[in-house]
Amino acid sequence: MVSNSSKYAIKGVLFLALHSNEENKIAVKDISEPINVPQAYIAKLLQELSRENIISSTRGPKGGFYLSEENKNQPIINILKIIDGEKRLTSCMLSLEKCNEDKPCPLHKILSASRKEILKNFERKTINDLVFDMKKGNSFLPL
Amino acid sequence: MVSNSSKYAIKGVLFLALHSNEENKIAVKDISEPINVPQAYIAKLLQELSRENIISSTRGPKGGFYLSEENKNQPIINILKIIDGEKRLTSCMLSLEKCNEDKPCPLHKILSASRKEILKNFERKTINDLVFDMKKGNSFLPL
DNA sequence: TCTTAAATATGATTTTTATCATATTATAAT
DNA sequence: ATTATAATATGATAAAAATCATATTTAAGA
Repeated sequence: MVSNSSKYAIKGVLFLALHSNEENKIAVKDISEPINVPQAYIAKLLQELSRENIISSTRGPKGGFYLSEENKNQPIINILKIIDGEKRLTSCMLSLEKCNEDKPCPLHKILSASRKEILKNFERKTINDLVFDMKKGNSFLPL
Repeated sequence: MVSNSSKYAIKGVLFLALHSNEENKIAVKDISEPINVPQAYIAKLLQELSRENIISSTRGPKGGFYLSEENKNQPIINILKIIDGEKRLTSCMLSLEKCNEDKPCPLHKILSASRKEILKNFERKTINDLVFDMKKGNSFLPL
């Protein structure tokens, strides 16, 4: 449902959301360790997100990755859409092409309500929402 | 969350649940096509399930795989546990080792209710439950 | 304008997952 | 007993995902 890469990407973005801004960019080498993701790997993911304007970056000295206010007000799902693609999130639990509301597979009914709920949350929760949670001490980003 | 292999396994088991019983076993070669899974692949999966007594089998002429009544009364989760292992189903959405109810990761709260719901359904819905659904025409197993 | 520090682009390697192939073993029917 | 047909065990290959490496480009600061 959510790939490793997406998980890493979310960790990276949340780290940036907490510690960066327009005036305080962060280089890859300073991100990978605290979020416990190999440097070259998170680099690739952040580059991809940057290319798609999910996050911001500038190169050269004093450069790095950061999140603009606009970036922070995006829903989490934007990250997943870029890294995993739309399909992965919404496809049938049995991967049946023909499965849909009208002709549901046997697992569809059991799972669709919960899956919709998850989707809805990814769609409406913004990066900022999660940051608030963490700042209030309601959630944590260890390792 | 659920691997391809598990999806295939579920399809195979549901097919057996619909079309087999003690007196009417089904050979791998007659399963793979209707469920649209490569023969050698579904063979391996069914062998694994059989070894763990999730499904039944006998070899030799007139042999094949089938589901005993006992087999049919198992919850779906038994299949997932064997093929994917317990961890895959329950591990944190960000794969943080340290994430738990007391110290939840930022996604934990958003998702845990839905994930618990999914788990619960896998735990209580039996193979027979799904078969009933299909027989009543409420769900379908195409491809 | 030169140097340095950063992202970017690209592609190679490794690991995991998915897929395929086959020799062996068991069992029913002749 | 012999034969044919099925699962079983085992391992090989292929594809995809994860990970690593590096040459190129951009921008800041001296």
